[in-house]
Amino acid sequence: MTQTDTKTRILDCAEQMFARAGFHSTSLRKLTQLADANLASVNYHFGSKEALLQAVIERRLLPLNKIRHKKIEEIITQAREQERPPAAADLLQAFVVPTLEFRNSSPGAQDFIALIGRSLSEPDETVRHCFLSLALPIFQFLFEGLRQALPQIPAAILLARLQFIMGTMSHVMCMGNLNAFQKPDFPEALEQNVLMDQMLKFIQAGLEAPL
Amino acid sequence: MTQTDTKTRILDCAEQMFARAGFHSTSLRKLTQLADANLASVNYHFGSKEALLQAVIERRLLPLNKIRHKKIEEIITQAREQERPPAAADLLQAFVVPTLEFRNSSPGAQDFIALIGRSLSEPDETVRHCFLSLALPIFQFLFEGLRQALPQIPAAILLARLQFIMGTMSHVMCMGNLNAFQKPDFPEALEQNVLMDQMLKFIQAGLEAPL
DNA sequence: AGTTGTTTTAAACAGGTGTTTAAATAAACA
DNA sequence: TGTTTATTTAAACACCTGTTTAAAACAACT
Repeated sequence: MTQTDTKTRILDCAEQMFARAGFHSTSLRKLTQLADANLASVNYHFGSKEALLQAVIERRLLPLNKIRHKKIEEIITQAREQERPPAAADLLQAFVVPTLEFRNSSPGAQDFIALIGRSLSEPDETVRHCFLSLALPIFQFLFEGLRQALPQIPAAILLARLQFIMGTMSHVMCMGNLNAFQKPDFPEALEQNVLMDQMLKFIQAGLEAPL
Repeated sequence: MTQTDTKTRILDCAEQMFARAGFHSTSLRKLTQLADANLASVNYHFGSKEALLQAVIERRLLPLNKIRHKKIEEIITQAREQERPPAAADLLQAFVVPTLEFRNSSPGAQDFIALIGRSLSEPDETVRHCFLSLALPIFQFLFEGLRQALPQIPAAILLARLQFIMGTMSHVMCMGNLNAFQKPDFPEALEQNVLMDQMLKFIQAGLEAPL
């Protein structure tokens, strides 16, 4: 087989189009045309448009979540061995850095990160639920780690701060370095690495803000 | 006239449905049915569905932005009179607090805030551009104030931090106190006022994070 | 080569979309 | 009051949507 098979060709195009134009604004006709496949092939290979979205998200998110889980676990066990609570900054890095590395790993991954960045604030139940059901376990695991790291912060407040962090992250991830405020006299956008470094500093400071 | 006129009835329903289901997922047939108006009345009164969205956003955002502009201006002139730079925390409050007060002013306003909270990360050009064109001036004005407040922070980094803040805000504003992570053993969501207070502390700490 | 199972194809299906039209109604003003 | 403007209405327009069907093409294997 000289080229990629239909199923992954559809997955790749769906990832790109869902991320850039949105799930509902992407029609199966435009999608299959771009993927050089027949209209019916989506329903043949995936069952429905919604199931295609699920497949798009699962393909990348399951492996990514495994890495994030492992990294967080490492931080926690390492702290336990040294009989000290884990550092909040380390836990945040264990969650964020794999996401960024993954994002830079391929062009499709970048679209994917934008897609899940948007999923958190998606008005449509379909998309949001599809993403949340896969993302909840890792959020919970991170939260448990942060509880150990910052026991002086009440649980409800810590949870709120974790949500603020998710808001910042999802915003940065779907905007990328594409500056929304771009205006002639405005400073130029930061380089990708610097931007991510700044984001980490921002959310670390916010997480440990005085009560 | 015993009840509100058709035009504002359509605006009210559009605000609610655009916020809760999204712009593209809201059909004019469902919308006019809920508004107890004829299908053609949207095109008669507003010209098109897109122009209706514009009207929905303008109706609330123009007055809100006037208030925000005035509050920020007060902080700046007050600081100038005392021959000191404005405090970053004051500027942030001047921007955020009117938004929250406005949000609590009416049920429709709450939907509206969710709508513009989502607009920032909207995949569709139509919605995003419609919102951004109205919001950019106030963002710029706030940015100029923050430049005076925090001259030690390079402009590009300050701009990035302002974007992080917008990410946090827009996330909180479309989620409200509706906790996305809701799970049996998770702490209960904070009360609205407490949540907003925490958000302010979070973004203030992030804004002034060490370089 | 012939058969079996998988994949692709074009066409049709049933229903939804925003928008336009022209006639009917209501409101405003003389 | 009659006349003119503003609004409402039902119907049709042209097009797009996800999904299904049955026939065709391809693949693999005995």
